[in-house]
Amino acid sequence: MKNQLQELIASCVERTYQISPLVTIERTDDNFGDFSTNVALRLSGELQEVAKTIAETIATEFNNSSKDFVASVAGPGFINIRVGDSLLQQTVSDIIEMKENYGTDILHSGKLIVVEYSDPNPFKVLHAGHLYTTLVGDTIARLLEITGAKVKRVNFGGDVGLHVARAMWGIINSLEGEYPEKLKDVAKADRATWMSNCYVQGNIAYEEDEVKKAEIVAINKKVYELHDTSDKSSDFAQIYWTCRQWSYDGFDQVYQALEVHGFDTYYPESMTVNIGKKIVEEGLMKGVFKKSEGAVVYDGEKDGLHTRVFITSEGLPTYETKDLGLAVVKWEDYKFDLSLMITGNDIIEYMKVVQAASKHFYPEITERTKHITHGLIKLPGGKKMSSRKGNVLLAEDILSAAKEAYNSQTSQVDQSAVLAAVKYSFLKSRIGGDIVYDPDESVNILGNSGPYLQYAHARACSIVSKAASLSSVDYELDSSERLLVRKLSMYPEVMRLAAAELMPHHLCSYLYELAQEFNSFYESNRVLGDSREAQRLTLVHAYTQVLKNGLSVLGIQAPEKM
RNA sequence: GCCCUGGUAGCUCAGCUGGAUAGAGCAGGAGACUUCUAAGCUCAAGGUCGCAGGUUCAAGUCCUGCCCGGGGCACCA
Repeated sequence: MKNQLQELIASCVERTYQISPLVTIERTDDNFGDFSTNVALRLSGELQEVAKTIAETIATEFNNSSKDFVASVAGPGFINIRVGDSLLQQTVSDIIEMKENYGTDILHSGKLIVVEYSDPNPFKVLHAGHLYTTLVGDTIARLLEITGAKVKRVNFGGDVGLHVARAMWGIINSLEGEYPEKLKDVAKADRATWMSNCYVQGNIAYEEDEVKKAEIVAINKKVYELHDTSDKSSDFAQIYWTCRQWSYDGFDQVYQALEVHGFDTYYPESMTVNIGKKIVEEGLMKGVFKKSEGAVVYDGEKDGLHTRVFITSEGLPTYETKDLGLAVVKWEDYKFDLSLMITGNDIIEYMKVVQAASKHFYPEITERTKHITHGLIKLPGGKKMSSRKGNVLLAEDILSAAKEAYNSQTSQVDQSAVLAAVKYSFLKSRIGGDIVYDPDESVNILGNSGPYLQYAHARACSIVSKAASLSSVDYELDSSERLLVRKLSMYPEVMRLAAAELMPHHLCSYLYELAQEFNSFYESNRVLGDSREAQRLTLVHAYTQVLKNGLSVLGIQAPEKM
């Protein structure tokens, strides 16, 4: 509708003034109309004419040529446009039938997009940051899909490297030697906790004991060798592969519990490391990389970036090199139109260096790659949330805090509402900056929360379920009906905006406003038994569909009863 | 020191490519209701948009400088 209007106005301007300026259409306050445009104000300088006069000329021309819209002039020269009721109703029925394609023509139609997110490291637990990335990535992937893209979800994790060595040290220490058969003694349910405890042990050993540190460094090399020689049978290898698998299984369990979409591909670093190394070695000869203090580095300073190490003086590749290899692997697997990586904002500068280096070898891949970042999760008032695993905030800490808060506020146990609370509170803020997660606020049914939206959906469903039948009747809209329809008609615009900017919070804001609009309607208008029942039922039905649809993009269930 | 981020109501946040009176929720205040889910609704109160300049018919939004918070600056990921 917005696009249609834009073209109409543009053609009016062209007819009257023989110029084709950029026409922008905005949603406007209901007191003014449904849409407004400031073309007249912008043209006033160029045309040497008072803006208001221009606005009136355009508005008159517009009204003569359009039946579905009515334009009027206000203020210094705004043109306000009101949409005719029948068109408005048509829009809503289009949304219900999913005819409106959310602007796929200009967005992602036919594109193959690879989205990388979550990225937990095997041998370690998921912390709060992983939870955040997972939920953001899950939603962005769905936004892309709904605007026409074919999406591949990929997950990248470090199954080699110092953190693995620390964990392996702890594991072997707990097993009192390289005895893979002893792993049977660890109960299935305890695996994640056990491994994370081993990691903590290894961590302490590395920090506090020089001898143990040396052992861990040796293990680090051993893990790389194990991959290079495809060792699956040695005692050390058996322990490694078994525990690595335990990690992946554990992650899958968390994803299932979170009700997020599964991943198409799981890229372990061991798969990308040699490819990355090859590139770096080649680059060293070409002069893209250089030797410095025994290490191979990329000098980013000439591009205003940092200098970073790609291969250490020990000869081991760093994360930089693995990421370089990952880009190639993704490309070979998918030949994508666009590749998104969603991570925390602490690696912005790091990623710029990797991208700068990558550009020397694969400019076409680099151009299609985009790094999206989010901030950290903080707790309100700087207070510490107790964690069993030390000072890091874990994903499970967040979930259990939400569960507890929900339970104490409602004295109910409702996993769907708890998930809704967590997801919505993470997604409602613009991604990029840090967010403050307050478990009490997230489950607060009284406010701008996931459970509020679920409830808003359920009570509308209750009306529909009590109705004898649904039949579409077009009366003229009364004022409160019109407000609801007007809000509903914005759905495609919001979806398009959120998908174009890759910003889920736009959708959150909209759904909340929509629910408020409905609740307000609900309070002052009877549906069942009213003389306008048929008309209103259609609207309520449309509302439940839009809300349910929007929530599903956010990964939130819309139960019909609560 | 350099680079990236952010600074909007007591708290947590929106504010789309500059537009008409800066919007929500929470907390605190007031109210309506014999009715389809009150986990709701209505009203009032709450703001030098970090500070100072500049550009513009118009600046929370763009430019410059400064102040404050967070992050990053080579062998960690």
